[in-house]
Amino acid sequence: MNEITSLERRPDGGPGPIRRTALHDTLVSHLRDMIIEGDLSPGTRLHEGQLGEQLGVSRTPLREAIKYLASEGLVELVPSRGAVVKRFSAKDVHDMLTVLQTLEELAGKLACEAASDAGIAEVRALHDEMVRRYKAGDRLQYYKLNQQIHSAIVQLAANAALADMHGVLQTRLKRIRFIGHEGPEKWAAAVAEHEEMIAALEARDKAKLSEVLGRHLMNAWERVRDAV
Amino acid sequence: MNEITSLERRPDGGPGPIRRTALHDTLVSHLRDMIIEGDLSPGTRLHEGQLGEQLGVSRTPLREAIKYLASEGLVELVPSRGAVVKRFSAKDVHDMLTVLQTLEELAGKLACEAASDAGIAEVRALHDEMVRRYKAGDRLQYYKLNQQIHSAIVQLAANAALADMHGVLQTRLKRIRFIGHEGPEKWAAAVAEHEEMIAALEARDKAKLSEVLGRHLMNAWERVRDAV
DNA sequence: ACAAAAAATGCTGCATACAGAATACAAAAC
DNA sequence: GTTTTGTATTCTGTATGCAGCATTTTTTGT
Repeated sequence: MNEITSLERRPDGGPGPIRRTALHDTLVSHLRDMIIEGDLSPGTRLHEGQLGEQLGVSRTPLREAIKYLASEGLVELVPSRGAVVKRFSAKDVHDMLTVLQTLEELAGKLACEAASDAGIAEVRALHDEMVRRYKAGDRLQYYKLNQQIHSAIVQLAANAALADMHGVLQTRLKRIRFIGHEGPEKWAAAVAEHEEMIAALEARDKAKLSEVLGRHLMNAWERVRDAV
Repeated sequence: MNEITSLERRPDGGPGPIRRTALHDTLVSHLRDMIIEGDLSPGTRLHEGQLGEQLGVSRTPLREAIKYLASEGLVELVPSRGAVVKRFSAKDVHDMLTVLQTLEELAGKLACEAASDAGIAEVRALHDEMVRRYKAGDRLQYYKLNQQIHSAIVQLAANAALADMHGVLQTRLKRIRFIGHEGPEKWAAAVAEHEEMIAALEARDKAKLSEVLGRHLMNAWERVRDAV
């Protein structure tokens, strides 16, 4: 099952305009997932002919999707030689985490100012669910909820540009963090940090939330530095 | 003269491989400039047929360039209805400046740590040249050098991800800042801030440089807030 | 047998062609 | 006069074809 169809996702059957997704759009998501999940590993060349045939799509929308991903920084365009999946060095990852840290600190500050109580409650709900997954040892769901929480806090900051930049970096790092399988004690520490985060958010304690978010990401680096 | 050729820019005539730029790449730069300089104003639809004919290019590379710019956030893709130049609200601009401020503060810190003396000297040279243009009343060159200085400081930070994010936001804002024609006294204040920046950089005073860069951008907002 | 040149293959880059959707316009009905 | 419906045109979305560059294989000369 590797065929692509633009009708794949049907939104809720309720009224309102039905989504008409274009093929190149669908391809962007699909290729992004393939890169993140390692189906396309760093350094892999994206053969237009072969890849297109594999996905059941012609070269035109495929090329458009690749250009989009190039601007996102997931692939690299080599003139006259096509596109390859970008490879990140340890320094690259460290650089990204440094920026991400700064952005999340900002997000924490803004979120404390701008978030609605309902919004904070939603983050709390995500957190509780994540803790449940943690206790159940469900690593995949834990990671996904983890990402969602960070994204949710950024959303609470109500700053579109911040959300954009954060999203780009988070996407680039997903491939890496997926690999970061820390041991049980580090994992427990990460969960504890999350608990602190939520508490600070609920107290709307800017300084504290900022500090915890920053510390959390520096620790993330400690956890993955060898894996890169 | 609106024709596009991929041979338009010939790098320094010295030996070495001659640049073979792809048409879609050239188009990205060209369209970006057109948007920044207002040839394509916000809300304008990018008609593929018309625009392609005007530039002497077929639709295929044009579409690829548009997808790239969409990922950069300069244009918006409306399914089945093409692309339009993105329109920024006052809040959007404020949001971008907020993030840009945070990024430049970070850049200042990192630059003080990582920059070489030669690198700092280059920024000083740019600054002196900018002051010269200021005194000559050459607004356009002043603006260009201004941007270059900010970019140069970010470069000194030696953080690729930071440079990426900063570049995206700076590009998005270029269109706005181009409009921001402040009065003589504000202009003088901006130049004075720049002088402070360079001094702090030469002293490698992290805290000071960060502070000035942050203040500088907040003032930039004061200068353009009415123009948006 | 080895190296250099030449041919051949495969892939990218661009243009064009075709199908389907959206919009604009016009005619008809209320 | 206003609204609605059918039709025509225009533009987007996708596929395909062709030319040029890169790379690999073969051939030729020493």
